[in-house]
Amino acid sequence: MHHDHLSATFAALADPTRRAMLARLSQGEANVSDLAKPFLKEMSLPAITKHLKVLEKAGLVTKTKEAQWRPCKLNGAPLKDVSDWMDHYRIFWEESFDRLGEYLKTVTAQEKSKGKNHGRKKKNK
Amino acid sequence: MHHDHLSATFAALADPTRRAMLARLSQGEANVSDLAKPFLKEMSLPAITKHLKVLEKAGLVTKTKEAQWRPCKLNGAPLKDVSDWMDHYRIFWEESFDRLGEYLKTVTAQEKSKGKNHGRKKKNK
DNA sequence: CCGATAATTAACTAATTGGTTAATTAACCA
DNA sequence: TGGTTAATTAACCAATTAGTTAATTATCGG
Repeated sequence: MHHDHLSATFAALADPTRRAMLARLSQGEANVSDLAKPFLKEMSLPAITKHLKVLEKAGLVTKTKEAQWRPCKLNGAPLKDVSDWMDHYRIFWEESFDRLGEYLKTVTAQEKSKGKNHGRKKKNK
Repeated sequence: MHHDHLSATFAALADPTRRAMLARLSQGEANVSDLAKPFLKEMSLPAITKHLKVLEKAGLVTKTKEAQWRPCKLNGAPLKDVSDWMDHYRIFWEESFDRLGEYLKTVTAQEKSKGKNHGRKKKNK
């Protein structure tokens, strides 16, 4: 399976059911059956248990024990890692395309000055 | 497979090889073999082609055509959607836990006033 | 045209994912 | 004790993923 935490987190988020469960948990604690309720027309309870397990393994949800219930709560910590990863790419959608072009020109210039010349960007047209 | 764009994006990001390819592309355009180079000890070129296809389908990479080369460039647009999704959860890692506790108390209060009482948070101990 | 380079496609495989139904565990309550 | 509720586990299945090797396509350059 995934070996790094970030991959596990992204994978956990790559499912609309799981994201909806997180959305529900962002409103406060909920039991497994509470989390399942909106989906029981589309899928079974064990399916929800499995989704929940994915979220738990990614560290996004913490499940505790109260009698026969399992109150779940959202843990945002792994999302901090995602956010930090995203920060490196923010310039690729936030900045104006002009400034992005400038930025790219400077880094590719550095690249060339390090002597790397494969890829052969000659643009002979 | 995935039906929504956000899931496809998260899934594309849930692999360290693909994230490394994006990191490389954040430095500027690169051909397929440029992107492959760091990984050719661990995997074959067709494997890279496949990873690239996942990134393309998620809209994160745009591949063009220049002679026998395929210059690829990073497209950050889908990451904007990820960032917007993340914004709803920022409070769960950014704020102090005290204020998070406050926030949670208010939303669960709203929840209760809407008459929802399943989950039975009685805390009889 | 030929040979080399760049990349993709085809065909196959093993492991993982996302779901199912049926059975099981565990706690409460009357 | 027995019934009910909450949730998990087991066993299974189909589809997807992530990789492989071998063959193919396409373009350049002499």
